[in-house]
Amino acid sequence: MDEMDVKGMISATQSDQEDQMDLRRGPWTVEEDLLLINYITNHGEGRWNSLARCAGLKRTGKSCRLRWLNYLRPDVRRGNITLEEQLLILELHSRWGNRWSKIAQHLPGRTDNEIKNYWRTRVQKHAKQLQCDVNSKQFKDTMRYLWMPRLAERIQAAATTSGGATTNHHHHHHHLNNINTNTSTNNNIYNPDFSEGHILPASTNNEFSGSQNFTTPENSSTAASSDSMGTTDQFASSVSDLKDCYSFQTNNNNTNIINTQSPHTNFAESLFSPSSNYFNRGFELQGNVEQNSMWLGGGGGGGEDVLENLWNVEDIWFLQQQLCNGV
DNA sequence: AAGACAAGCAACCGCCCGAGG
DNA sequence: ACCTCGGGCGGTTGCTTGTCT
Repeated sequence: MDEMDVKGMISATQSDQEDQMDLRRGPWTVEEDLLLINYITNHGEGRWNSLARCAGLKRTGKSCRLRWLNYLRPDVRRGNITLEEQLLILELHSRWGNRWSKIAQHLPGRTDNEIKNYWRTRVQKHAKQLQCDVNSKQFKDTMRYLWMPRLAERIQAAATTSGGATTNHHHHHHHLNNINTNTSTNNNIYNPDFSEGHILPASTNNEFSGSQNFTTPENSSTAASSDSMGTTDQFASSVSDLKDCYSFQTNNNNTNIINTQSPHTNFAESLFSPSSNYFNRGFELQGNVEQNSMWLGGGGGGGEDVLENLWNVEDIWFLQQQLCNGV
């Protein structure tokens, strides 16, 4: 049986069922929501197909499950994705790629659907502005070495000004407000945990000694693997250019601070730990900032929310100041 | 004021996997 | 071994809302 046959059988079965059962589709009504909530409150979740029937809902089990998990569940968090959550999403996506449910496990109350939507709308928008593929090497590098440090800086700034609180307006169910604000040491080693890559930057005595040489969309190779950086080889390839100018070195000892944690350990703490500090790493770039500005500003735009858009004039100015001051 | 366009997001779709019969 | 079913996942669609002209 080939794939077409299977597809045909599936769609026919589904449509038959929906015709027979006169199943509803599309947006949920308040009445449907109440039916679902009441039923689950009294009987619990699971066995969604029979649940849908017993609850008197003319919906597929899948539809009920989705509605419950993504919207009606009492512990679901809604509203703006906080800076901390954005940073986590970027970090986790660099590790796992489009494993939305896995990423969502580290953002309590957030659904995979919401994170996926965030990625597709916000992150991919930036890639579009930069006229490069979201999976391209330079976009990933830019995320890691510019966007994420900037996010971390903003988080820390907010934490500092508010006495350790975060920018989140909602009640935190998780532990993201436990942020290490130590920015004074020179011994911080930026330790981006690229999946199994175990890539560490050069040690402190030679770090970032080369000329800053961000690749541009124009001179980039076709490096963009559509996969996330899941293997050492893939990552090694993806950092090859940066390696030349930043003296990257691979860590062959399998030393991996983040990976040694349990899946449910607070990931944010790792991001701000002394040994993996985005804030201290982010603006240690040296060299020709004009190149950087050109390509950061390439997307044009402007006038957008500062918190939402890395690639605005203010940020570039800030970056330039950091570089001029030799930070 | 209104139409066009873009962005955001809820919901759906197809596929896959594992459990149980 | 095979089939069915429940459930989960990532990708996609299309509606709603906001912004621009």
